[in-house]
Amino acid sequence: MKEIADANKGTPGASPRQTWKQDPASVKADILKVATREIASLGLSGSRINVIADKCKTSKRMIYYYFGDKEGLYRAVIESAYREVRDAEQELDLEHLEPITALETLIEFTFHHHSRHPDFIRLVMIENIHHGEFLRHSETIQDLNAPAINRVERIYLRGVETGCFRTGLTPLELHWFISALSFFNVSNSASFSLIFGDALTTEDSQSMLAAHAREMLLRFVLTPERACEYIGAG
Amino acid sequence: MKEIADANKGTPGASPRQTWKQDPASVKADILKVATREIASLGLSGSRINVIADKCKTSKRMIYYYFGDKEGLYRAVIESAYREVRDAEQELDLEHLEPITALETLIEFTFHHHSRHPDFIRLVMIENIHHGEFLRHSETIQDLNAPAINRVERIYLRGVETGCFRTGLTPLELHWFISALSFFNVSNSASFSLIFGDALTTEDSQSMLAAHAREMLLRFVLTPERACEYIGAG
Amino acid sequence: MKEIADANKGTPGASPRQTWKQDPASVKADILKVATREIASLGLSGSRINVIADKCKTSKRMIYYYFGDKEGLYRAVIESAYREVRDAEQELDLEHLEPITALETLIEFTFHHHSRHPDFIRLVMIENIHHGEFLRHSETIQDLNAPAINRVERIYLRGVETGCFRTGLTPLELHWFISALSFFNVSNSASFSLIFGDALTTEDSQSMLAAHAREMLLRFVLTPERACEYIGAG
Amino acid sequence: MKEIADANKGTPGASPRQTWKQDPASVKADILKVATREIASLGLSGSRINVIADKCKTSKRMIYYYFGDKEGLYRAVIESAYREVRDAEQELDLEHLEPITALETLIEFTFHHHSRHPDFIRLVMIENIHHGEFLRHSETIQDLNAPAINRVERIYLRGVETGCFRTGLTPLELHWFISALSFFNVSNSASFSLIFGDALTTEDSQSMLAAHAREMLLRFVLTPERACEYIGAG
DNA sequence: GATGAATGAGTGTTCATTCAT
DNA sequence: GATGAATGAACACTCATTCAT
Repeated sequence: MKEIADANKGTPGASPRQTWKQDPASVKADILKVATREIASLGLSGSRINVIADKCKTSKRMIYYYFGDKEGLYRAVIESAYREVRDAEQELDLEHLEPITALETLIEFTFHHHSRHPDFIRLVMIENIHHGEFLRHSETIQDLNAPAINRVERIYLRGVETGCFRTGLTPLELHWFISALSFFNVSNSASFSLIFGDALTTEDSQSMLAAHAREMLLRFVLTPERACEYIGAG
Repeated sequence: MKEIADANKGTPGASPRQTWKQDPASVKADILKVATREIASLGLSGSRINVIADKCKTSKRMIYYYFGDKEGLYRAVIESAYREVRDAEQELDLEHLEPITALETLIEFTFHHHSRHPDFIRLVMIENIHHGEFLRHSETIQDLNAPAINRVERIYLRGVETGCFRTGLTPLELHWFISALSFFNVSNSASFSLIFGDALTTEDSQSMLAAHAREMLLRFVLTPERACEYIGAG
Repeated sequence: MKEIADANKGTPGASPRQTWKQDPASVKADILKVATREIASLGLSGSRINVIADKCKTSKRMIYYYFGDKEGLYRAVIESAYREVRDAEQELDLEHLEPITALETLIEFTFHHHSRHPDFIRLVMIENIHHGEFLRHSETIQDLNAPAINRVERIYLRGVETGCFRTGLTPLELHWFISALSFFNVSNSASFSLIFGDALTTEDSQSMLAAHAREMLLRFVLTPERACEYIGAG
Repeated sequence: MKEIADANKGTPGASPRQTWKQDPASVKADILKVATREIASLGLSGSRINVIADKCKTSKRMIYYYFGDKEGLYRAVIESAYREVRDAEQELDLEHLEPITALETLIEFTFHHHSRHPDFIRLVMIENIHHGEFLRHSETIQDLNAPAINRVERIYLRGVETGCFRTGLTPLELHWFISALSFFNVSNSASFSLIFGDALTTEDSQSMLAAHAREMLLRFVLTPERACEYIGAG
């Protein structure tokens, strides 16, 4: 059975190596970038160290030099992917918005943010396929993701205080719902399209899905009074 | 880096082959069952033809005889998985229920049905990791899944007719939402738990997630009037 | 630093493979023979699977097919070497000789037998370099070598009974002395010659060493009376 | 197959290098000491330059700086090992002892000295595994070891002169016998124990072996008259 | 004198697959 | 229909060694 990659003969020394030195940090960063793309695209056992090296115009040996082994490279890839995505999320300033608007903004942002980062989604899928065994050994991953929950928590608590959000929900659950609706849209795009057609992949449909997800979550999280108001207004 | 699979040392003649003949159909079914488990657990490139043969107490040659190659085996596995899951869904008789109850029932059922079939979820994830390239070549997969949409459609149309469901939604979108909330719960269980803890994996939490997903979707799909009613009642 | 072997490019498929089939047993036996020579000559990490395959006119893959891995091959090599050497020793029929002659014969035989099987000696050295870690996992190695002790034991007991051998010695110790004097002659031949010259490697010197070893052991094992007699006669 | 050495993952900058300078001579001596231990324990191709550098808390580059290459390091190791062992032997003052006692003392000493320096024994084994190719290129090794023969020679000649030792033997042969009985005890300890049990490794047994080796050599080297006397007295 | 970065050439090993019977 | 033997092509990984500074 043929793997997905084709042109990966990995003929050593065949690539026109650059003679001027690069600074090590950029070499390492380059490997990480290419590896992210390769692993996200082909999976962990589908991606080839050879191919990654060739595409970096470096040698296999350097990958082992910087990352120890394939597993180390993968671990670096997934940690950097989480970091990058969470960093980008940090830029959202929701504190000055009123709770309802803040939550709406967060949902819309998460939906589109996920769809703009399919590689990250795929890496998370791959990690789940591997039963999370690599994430399990990362010591920074919880800290890295804590802000995601905190963000939801601050909005939710403010919403409860101001009487617009119902009580009894947890930030974790809210994050779960937001993630589910945003993640599935990317993770299952291929199978969903193949089975049920492309109707939901158009730009308009995607906007609609985002809007509906937002509306759905709002209708759910608002107090009965505010929900009815919101539904009437919406 | 060590793959998860192990027992494939090429020691010839080591497996205790049975001497009495088995009927071919059962051999084939057995291969399919074992392959499903192996591929779902280890992924496509992670699973080993060798291991599958050994666990079936048959020879590699038989797998090639019945399925052509690994890709053929995988295709058979994923089709059979879809078939099995959709068949089980068929048993749900929602026609005699009023639309709201029918939709609630469908959501609850889907949520729990997915969580009872993690192997199926994993196979769909694997297929999406592979960009759906194998599903693409299946001729029966659309037909196999059409009933899933039809079921939603019938409920939705009845609900619109009786005036309890808002207009403007498509069965496809509703199916998408139901799937998203049910699929993510299984597919991302490993990474979510590792990052955010186990709070949502307890039996109670799972029931709550199912109930909230149901409530959320209902609040979304009902007409404003019925929604307010539902919210007040809920 | 260059390993000892030179011409081991191991270009796969370059060797003119024979088209007519060989029976598997002979292929396996051939691998074993070549591997014995290679490992005895170059050590365990010095020998190359590639080279062994090429010299057998078979493929690396077949070695793994029959022996699992390099360690398995080495284990097979060392067990077969012990077996072969001990088998050859079995042919010695010492039972009908009187104890003194029997012991003399055994010593002379062992000395020359070891020097005719330098590969075996080297394999034992290699195994000792590896702290005996592979022998440790062999289940047959004790049984294989038990006859060596038994042979000494029978001679010694008969000698004690007939009053020509002193009491208080153990067959194990006698075997140890015989082995030491025979083994060192081969194992340390290279370093001894390089440091102290070739004086002891000539055929005459070797015969003398054997004779002296025989005499030394006899003088040691005989009762005082018989020893004095023997010394006078010798 | 896993080599014994492990900690040589190319993780750069991982070793906690000391910042204060060391004097070159001590660095070189340290490398030599560590390399001796590593090579004696793991063999020439089993030991890793990397590991040696790490255990010295220096860099690989320093090893190349001081010793040229791995072969140079090995040559230094084996020469230093011979030197150390022979130096220790020098402390034995046998000249003032009468020949018989002197020979007995030498034998006992050699037996125990060898067993106290297993690393040296192993290095000699390793060198013999390599057919003595490195010793061959050492220019000092003969000079280094000449005293060992001279020592035996002086004893033997004095013994012949005083009429207690038989004529017709060579110092080289005597050295050979003493070495054989002392060397084998260490070199083949692992395999011998595994095959025949631990009976000869206890402290008592070792003393007995030494005593018997001494007795055996004496019975051999004495003139018939003195031998019978010795045997009766012993 | 000393160091981090870099490297070519291998090394054992594994995989899905096919052949001959 | 069924089996043990055989296989090519690649795979992750490692080693001693050298370069540029």
